[in-house]
Amino acid sequence: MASGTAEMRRKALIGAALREISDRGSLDVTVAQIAERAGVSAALAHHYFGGKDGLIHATMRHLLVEFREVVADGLRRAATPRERIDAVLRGSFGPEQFHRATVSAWLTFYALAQSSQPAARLLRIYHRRLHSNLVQALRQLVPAADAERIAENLGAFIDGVYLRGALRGQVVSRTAISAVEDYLDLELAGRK
Amino acid sequence: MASGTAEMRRKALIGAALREISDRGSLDVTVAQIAERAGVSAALAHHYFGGKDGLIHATMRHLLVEFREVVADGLRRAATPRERIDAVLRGSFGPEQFHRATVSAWLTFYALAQSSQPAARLLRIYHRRLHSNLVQALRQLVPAADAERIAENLGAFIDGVYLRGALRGQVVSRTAISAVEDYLDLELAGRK
DNA sequence: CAAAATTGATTGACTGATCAATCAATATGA
DNA sequence: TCATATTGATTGATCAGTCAATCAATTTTG
Repeated sequence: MASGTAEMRRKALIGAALREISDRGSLDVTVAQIAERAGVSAALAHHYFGGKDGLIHATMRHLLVEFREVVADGLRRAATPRERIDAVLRGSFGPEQFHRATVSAWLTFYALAQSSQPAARLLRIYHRRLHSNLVQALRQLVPAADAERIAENLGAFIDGVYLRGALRGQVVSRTAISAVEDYLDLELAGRK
Repeated sequence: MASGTAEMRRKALIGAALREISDRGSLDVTVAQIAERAGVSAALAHHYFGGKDGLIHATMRHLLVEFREVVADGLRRAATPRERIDAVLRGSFGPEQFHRATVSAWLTFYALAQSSQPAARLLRIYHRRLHSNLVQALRQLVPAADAERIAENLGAFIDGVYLRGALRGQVVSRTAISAVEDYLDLELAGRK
């Protein structure tokens, strides 16, 4: 077998890219810097990812995959609709999502999505998945139209909390998830 | 008098920077591109702003000033606490704020604030002002602790809606402001 | 008032630095 | 030995920033 070398290198480079982006707080990172962190030459990064764009894209993809897995994990454990929503929230606001490197990269990718079509596509996938997870659960609690609306609001709320956490350069506190849950309770209160 | 040439040039360059950032969707704009748009040489941009950073910073500042003026205008017209909150919301979600150029620049600045201390400082000013406007009004409607909490949530909500609008590359619809207002109504419902 | 001097605005040409990307050469392992 | 992994060196492009020179307007002076 072609050995796991290739996969190891890829992972190392993606991890290094993540840390480098986080440290510098922007996408103005050079392939050379990332490669040095990963302990390889810059040329190797090109070899494995075809170029800087490929490496950045793969890094973004990695973030998305991680997020999806955390949420999927939570959903598998959830029995009731409300538990499913909570699973999504816990996934969105889990400690992994608020590691400095992750949150910093995420925000940077938001900016990138404005100019990079592939980046925009990846973020659209994230949004759609988040939305559909929420809607699916909400539909069992409120009328369909409300489910759409509430899911949209929850998504915006989550993104906003993310943004503020990133700007303050600090991990978002536990009160953040409470805030979103309180909003949800507010929306659900008084119904059947 | 030295005529308003200097001020005119500054304004032209800031406007050009805004449009250029918006068109390219990122801060990867060259001084030469901006200057060409403004109809002057790149060297002149350096002359007036001391460098690229200065020009970008001035552009960001311009956005903030515009926003402050719109909100201040609305606040002047507001009589009741609720009207004051609505004024802030209308300012935050006014059509001017959602012109493609503005929203694009705003989002890009969010990313910039991670690596530029002056940029971060400007955004902190925006946040503080927004927060204090909201808290001031809310205090007259709910207990102080709740006022803080609700203002925080409203701020995150607003930022999140902004973010999503920017990512979709479209002007945020009127339903956006309704969504935030509905949340506010929800929080206020059932009180005195 | 007119010539001369001064100041500020503006530019084109240049430079030094930075990087992504390439490639030929070398090492490693099956 | 062949294929894959890996690198150092190099290239070509891109930019921000600098500078000396021009131009226009204003002020000073005789």
